[in-house]
Amino acid sequence: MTPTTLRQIAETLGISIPTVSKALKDYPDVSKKTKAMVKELAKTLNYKPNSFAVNLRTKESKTIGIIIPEIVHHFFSNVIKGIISQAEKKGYLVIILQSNESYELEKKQINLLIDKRVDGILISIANETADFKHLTEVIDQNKPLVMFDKIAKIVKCSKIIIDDRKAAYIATQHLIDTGCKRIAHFRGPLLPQNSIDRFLGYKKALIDNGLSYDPSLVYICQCGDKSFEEGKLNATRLLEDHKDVDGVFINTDMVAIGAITEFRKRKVRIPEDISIVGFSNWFMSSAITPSLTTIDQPGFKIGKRAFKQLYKELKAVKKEKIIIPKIIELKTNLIKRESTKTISLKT
Amino acid sequence: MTPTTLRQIAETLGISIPTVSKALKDYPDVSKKTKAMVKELAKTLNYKPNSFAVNLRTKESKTIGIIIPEIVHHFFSNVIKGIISQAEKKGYLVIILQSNESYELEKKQINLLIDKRVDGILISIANETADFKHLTEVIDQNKPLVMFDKIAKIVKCSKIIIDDRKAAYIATQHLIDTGCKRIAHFRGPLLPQNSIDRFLGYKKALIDNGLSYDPSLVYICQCGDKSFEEGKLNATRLLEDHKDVDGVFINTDMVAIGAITEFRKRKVRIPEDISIVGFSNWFMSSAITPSLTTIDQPGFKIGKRAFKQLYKELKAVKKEKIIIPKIIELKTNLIKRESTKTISLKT
DNA sequence: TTTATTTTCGAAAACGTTTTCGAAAATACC
DNA sequence: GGTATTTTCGAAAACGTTTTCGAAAATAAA
Repeated sequence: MTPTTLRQIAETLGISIPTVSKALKDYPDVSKKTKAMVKELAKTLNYKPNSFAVNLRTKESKTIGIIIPEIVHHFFSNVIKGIISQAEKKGYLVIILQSNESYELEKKQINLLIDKRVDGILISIANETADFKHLTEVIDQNKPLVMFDKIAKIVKCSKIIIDDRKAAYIATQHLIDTGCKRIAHFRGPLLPQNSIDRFLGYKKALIDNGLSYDPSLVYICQCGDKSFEEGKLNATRLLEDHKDVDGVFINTDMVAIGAITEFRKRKVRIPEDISIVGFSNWFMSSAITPSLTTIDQPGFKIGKRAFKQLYKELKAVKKEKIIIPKIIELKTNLIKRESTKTISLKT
Repeated sequence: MTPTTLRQIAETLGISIPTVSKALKDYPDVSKKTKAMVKELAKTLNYKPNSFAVNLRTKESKTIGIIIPEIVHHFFSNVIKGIISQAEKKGYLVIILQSNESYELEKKQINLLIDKRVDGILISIANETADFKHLTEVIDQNKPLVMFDKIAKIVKCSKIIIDDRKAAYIATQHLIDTGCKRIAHFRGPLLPQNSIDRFLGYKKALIDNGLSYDPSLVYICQCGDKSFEEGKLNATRLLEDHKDVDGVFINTDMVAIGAITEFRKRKVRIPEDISIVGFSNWFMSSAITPSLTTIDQPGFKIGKRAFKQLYKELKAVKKEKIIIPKIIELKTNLIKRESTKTISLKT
């Protein structure tokens, strides 16, 4: 009934526990005969090392923790998938926690993971989080911490990011290149770096192209579960406030899809009257009519790279080497679809 | 640098390790004075019990495992969210694995979790899984196992389910009640019980209402990442094969939304020409035009109940009581929206 | 056969906690 | 003051593994 232990194997075989342990792990100082003997019995008794004991002895759990703001989210669930897929290859299990965009919860969860003595932590921080002591403490304990997507620039750790500003710039430039003269922006919340950067990219593209930046053309959305509604609402407001707008760069695809829905309802033609570019390349973007031009944000790849980096650092710590934080920037792509005009060839 | 241990506290205070341990856990056989002393020092040294040692000693890890077929999935990510929310309240952490609908992977992952000695396992089985030895072995080891959504009736463990057959019956009945005479069905894959049950509910509703069941009206989809495309494809085929169909009951919202998109493109009016009922109540269902009548499948609640049941069983095992498997059936609701006609009041 | 070398093994310590149980110390009772 | 009771403590064992290191056994060299 109770799981087999080394002791049981040792006793039935009349040898010592260390020998059994070493036999199973192919130590060179065990004869082939005993190795064979031990391995066979281990197999028939279905021996599995007690991971609790192994953890205690080796001081590692082969487990990492992830904290993300929200699980029910296409981008984040893709990141998780990327992380898990990679972790599995290296024999790591993954504990997932969700901060609900709450700083307090995030702090509590960091402590939970530390208490559980996970080997490392991956985190995408909450919008609310402005104080980073809970994170620097992790680093000070020499426990690998890697941030992804929603990062804090000030924290000295590795980060997997995309260049939000550049991507936003490219998105806006595309609108300009396809003939838009007056471009609005539905931005995300004020705090997180992502939405700030996307906003800045938008602004810079305008200015670089000699278009004036008009703050009244910038609308804010929370980009939470009400994203779709926010898109509709902002679209409505935009039509009321600014009849002359002919392009919108939108912080998130889901908001963009809401906006498209509203525009179509109001008989605004896309892209003839208004062109739209989204952000994230949610799978519905290619499904709707018109399909949405957007920036592809590679969630799965971000997850994979995040784990890979963490893994490197786990190994470094094991060898008592110091960790050199690394900023890894993944490429994004502009995916041109039907919600923007095609560029006329310049002859 | 290294974490504080009981020994360190004991030595600096000149008392024994057990006393420190007991003081921190408020055992009655420790004087108030020493308790205060110990607790204070523990706090200043930021003592955190080494969970590896605790696990070894108590034989439990306060960790559970979940295996689901796919993480990037609105329903499942909601279930996960429900599980985690509940687990957190009871001090349990959650390890997540994804089987990719593969039986082999699922088996491997069950073993992984057992090897890690999680306290219990929650699982929604892969479509492929037809042999359940890996699951019964878990139960035989007296480790709590709770299945949800995609279950195996034959395995003797607790299950959190909805009545797919009944829900499908109600969905189909709604089509009939609103005037549909010839109703098609886009079903899911052949193996999983869910899609079988939904199909059976559909069929029974037809027969109970004196409508003939016509196998050629049943189309199969895989309901994977290509769901949207499958919906469009099946819609196209349906229009080609059967001009007289006036209602469709569809296995999954995402497929239904694909179908709606295709129907609209082909100027088929919904619900005037064809009424549609989906399944799952994905959040986009209320967003699209026309909004989709569907069956609400309460993912978050399923997750919560699944953990609650597992928790009960964890406690039972601890008290060496036997586990009595429980089948918990959660209610589903028909959510009437624009994709079906309103019922004319019968005078 | 003796000595030197290699092979094979196991005793012991360690990881950090929890719990039982007996003993010592302190207090209460007479 | 002596006995009985309560309070407070710590020794010891246990959880199951890993690793170091010295010793014994087997083999090789002389």
